[in-house]
Amino acid sequence: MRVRFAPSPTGHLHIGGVRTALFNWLYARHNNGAFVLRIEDTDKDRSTDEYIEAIIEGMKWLGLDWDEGPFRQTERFDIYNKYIDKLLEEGKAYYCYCSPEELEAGRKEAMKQGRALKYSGKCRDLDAVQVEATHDKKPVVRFRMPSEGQTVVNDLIKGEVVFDNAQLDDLIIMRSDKTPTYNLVVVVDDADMNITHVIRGDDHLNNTPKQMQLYAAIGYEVPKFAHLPMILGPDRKRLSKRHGAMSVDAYKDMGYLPDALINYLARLGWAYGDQEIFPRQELTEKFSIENVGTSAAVFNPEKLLWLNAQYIINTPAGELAELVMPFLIKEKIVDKDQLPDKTWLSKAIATLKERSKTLIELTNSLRYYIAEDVEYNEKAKARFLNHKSLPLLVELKDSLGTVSDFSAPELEQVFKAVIDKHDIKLGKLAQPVRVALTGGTESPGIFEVLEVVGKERTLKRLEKAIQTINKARS
RNA sequence: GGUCCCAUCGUCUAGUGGUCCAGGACGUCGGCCUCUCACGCCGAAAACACGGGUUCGAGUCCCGUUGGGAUCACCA
Repeated sequence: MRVRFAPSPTGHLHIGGVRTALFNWLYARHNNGAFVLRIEDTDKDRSTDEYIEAIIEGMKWLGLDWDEGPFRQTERFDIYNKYIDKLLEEGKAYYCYCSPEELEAGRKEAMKQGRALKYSGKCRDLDAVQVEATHDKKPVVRFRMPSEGQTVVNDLIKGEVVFDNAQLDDLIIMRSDKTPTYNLVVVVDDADMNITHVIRGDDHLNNTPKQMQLYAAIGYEVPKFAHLPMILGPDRKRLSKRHGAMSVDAYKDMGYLPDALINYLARLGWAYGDQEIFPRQELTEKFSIENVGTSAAVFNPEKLLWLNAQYIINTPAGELAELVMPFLIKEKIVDKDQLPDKTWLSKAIATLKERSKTLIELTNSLRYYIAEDVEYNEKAKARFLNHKSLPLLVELKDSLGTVSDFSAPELEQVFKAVIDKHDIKLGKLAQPVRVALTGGTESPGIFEVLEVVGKERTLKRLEKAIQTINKARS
């Protein structure tokens, strides 16, 4: 079997498009079929090379690899023209000389009268004399749709959907500038590329009977169709730019992992019992069209965030070190020419994994591990760096100065000695130290923090905290 | 407005006529763990849109109502 993803490069790759691409990809991988990438760029006014590049980059980042393409429809015009000529010759299509203004007026009138917004059929059967009278106009080509009977779509997801042919419009297959339109090229390409299963959003369901008539006119076998339910925004309207950052790039920049996004999108409209987390391998193994739901789904950012956190927890620290590097550089936490030691960075990340929901959060926490110095959060400083903690900090610093094995278990002993002596709880000591080391009141376990920061910088930061307190008192 | 699609907790969903006083997950609330924050664990509130059928029996099948969505371009 062969499937395809056919985006039009009129915008960035967005969440809805990714979901369509994903289901095609999963179907292909599950069935050992071919996944074709085709760029539908026949709208010259709105398509750009930048968007084509963005779509390709997005697909690569997501790991949705394709077997053929990317094909561009603008490079295949001669093929489409051949079919347009053939349809004209056989009388299955005709030239239409109506002006856009005229058509618009007809539509308004139809809307007013409560009829379907259909072409009047004015140019359907012009005779030679009438055509002669319009010689100075640039015509479009319309497809002659049957006006009687029914067209039945046997959809893999929606089931049997019946359309009265009288409802179908004589659609334009060639513009007045002689370029072909979507409804023709999609049919010609899917046929020419031997696509066996057309999996796409259900916003295309109404187009399907028209396209089936085109298949019949051209003489091709129709593929199987599967129309995926839409993804909606929180307002239950079709997902769009109005709903904020919805491009794949945006999620990449916000520190989401591709696998988390893939997992989330797969579960939107598809389920496998009670399972929530699907490693990619399992996804391709378990995916099936039969388990795709029929109703539209609201996009839920909170659940995606939770999934991303799960994926970060389950990703080895060494891999996260690679993934977080671009963020560290972008935030100027590290210098591109002076990268931190991989082993050390992995150790730092290991302490932070389970409290970072995104790579951005991880990046920000890493700041206090990597930087030479920390800045205090004002509230934290006021609460914990004061006369009460001063003697404790001084004593701890002195004790730590003599420790040779600066490891968490050893450090715990040092802390224990101090709190035992003063008969206080660990928190009384740990929080001031935490502020001194990280600048804030939230961090991994304090012994781990000390170990990662290392003896030299730990002592330096404790000294700075002590001086800060003394300065405030004088 | 015409046509088409859809309808289980706030959200994603399980459920394919009896095992459902409806299960899981996110979120919310409460608790445990605890050096903070998380993670983790335990618990709670929370749904079969409505009305008719069919059937011994309906969340599950049929019809209608209501509600939502999509589409009707010389866009794709």
